This record gives sequence, C-alpha cells and structure tokens, in this order.
Amino acid sequence: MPELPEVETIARRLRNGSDDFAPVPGNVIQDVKVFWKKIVATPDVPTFKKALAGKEIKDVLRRGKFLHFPLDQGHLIAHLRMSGDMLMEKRLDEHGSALKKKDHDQAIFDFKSPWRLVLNSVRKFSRVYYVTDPQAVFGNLGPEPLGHDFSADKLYKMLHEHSRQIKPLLMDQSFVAGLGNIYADEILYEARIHPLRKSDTITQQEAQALYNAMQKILRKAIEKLGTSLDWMYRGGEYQNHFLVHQREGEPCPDCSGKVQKIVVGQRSTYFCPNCQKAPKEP
DNA sequence: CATCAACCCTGAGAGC
DNA sequence: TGCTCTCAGGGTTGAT
Repeated sequence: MPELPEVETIARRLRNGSDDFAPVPGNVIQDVKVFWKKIVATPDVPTFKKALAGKEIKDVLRRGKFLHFPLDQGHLIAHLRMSGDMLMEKRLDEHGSALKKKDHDQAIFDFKSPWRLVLNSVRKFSRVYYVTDPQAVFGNLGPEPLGHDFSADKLYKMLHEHSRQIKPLLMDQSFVAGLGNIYADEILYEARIHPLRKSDTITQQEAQALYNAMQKILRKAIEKLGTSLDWMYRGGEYQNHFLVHQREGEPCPDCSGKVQKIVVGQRSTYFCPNCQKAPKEP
C-alpha cells in the first residue's frame, strides 16, 4: 500500500508515539513471533529471531518506502509492500495476560516494556530484514526525492541516462526512492507531463516542473498524513486531494477535459489528455 | 537496456 | 445469497 508519504507518516508515528502508545525508540526486544515465514526476507527465521532478542531499537527512520530501525547492534528493516502496516500496541491486558494477535498480524516484536511492535499485512507481501549493514538492503535505491542532494538539474541528467517511459521510471526505486502508483500519477499531472513520454525527451524546463511537482505533492501528502484507501484507513486524508488518480471520467481540475485511465507498465494510470500532451508517435 | 507476463497473496466490489 | 471475475498503494524473476 504505502508510498513515501504513508511510510513517512508511519515512521514519525512510531518514532514519536502518541496519546495512545509509547514511542518505539528505547524499547528492548524480548521475543519475536513470526506467523508467515516468507515475511522474513533475511536471514532465515530462527536466525532472525535469535539476532533480534535482547536488542534495543534506537530510532525509527525512513529510506524510500522502507522503515529502518537501527538497533544497538545491527538493523531491523521493513518493507510494507501492498497492504502492510506497522503499529505499536499493548501486549498485555489489565490482568497481565498476553493479548491475542489480530487477523493478518504476520510478525510481532514483543518488548520488555508493556508494548509490542506489530507488522500487519493482509496480502502477506511485506518483508522484514535483519542486517548488520543497511546498505545490503538500501544499496540499490535511488535518491530521496525530498533530499537535499536531489535537484532539478540532477533529475534532468538522470532522466537522460535512460530512454524509458517516464511513469514506470519514476516508480523504479533504483531511479528515485519512494514513489508509487498514486504519487507518480499525481506528480506527472502536476508537472503536465504525459505518463508515456520517454525520459530522454524531457526538457530541462519539464525536469524543473517535475522536480517542483515532487516537492509540492509529496510535502502536501505528508502534511495530510498520507492516503487512506477504502479498507486500509489509517488516518490520512490525501485521498480527498487527488487531482487525477482514481478519478476516471471526472473533470480535470484545470481544464474542461475529463480524466482518462490507461495501463502503463501494467499499472492503472490516470491523466488528463488535454493538459498532458501525448508524445508524438515514432 | 527496455518492456512485459507471471507470480507472490487476500479481500472488496461488480456483475450475474 | 452466492458465485465468478477483476482489481488493488509493490516488487521480483525470467523471457523477448
């Protein structure tokens, strides 16, 4: 499910805690339960459990769509993929007995405190990693779109290193880290670039517009605490601000045209054919 | 290198 | 109501 704004929202929530739960940093893992073995990407499940027992979580960070938990020794990393969520909850009821796991809880990290960190994933696509060097997981990721080392100039150069359809390229995590199907549509619309344009036809001016759109859309989505889609409601409300995504047939916010839906790179793609001019046929 | 199909999974919603 | 079909915010793998 989650793209950069949703993962950022989850990371902040876990890092800071709330009225309802304690912050994750400072907690020491007592025991790890795994209910679906394939959730553990690396190492194998017994090693994973053994490695995490007794470790203290020092912080909660985000890199691309990954949640990153640096430990006092090693790193716990999680990717939620399509339908995952991570949350902090009480592990004991008022009588001191363990609370039952909920439907689709795939892994539970019990802390020595009264809390536990839960990975819930309806479609079981989520993955967790225990590594000594986070680069083992992050090594192939492209730059952070909101990072200080990213710029319109750099984006322009990167775009011209490929000759690919712009939308799938934006969603390629080794190109830029964190964009998925929703925000790629929204960003391309905001920049008025057709999703099928080849990356090496993007002008410097368009690259600037694309960069600006990334900043604007992602920052606003983070401000709105991300997107909540139907049954995956988590508090975010950016879905109420979609410009084109999931708005097939509805009026474009900027012209009298209607939003159109096509398939690009095997993903549903929404755009305004009037504002986002189609590339010329070769 | 770029593109695409199949696959990993479950559940919601549409259509019948 | 119940069945079947399609679709879903992601990513990997193997073929073309």
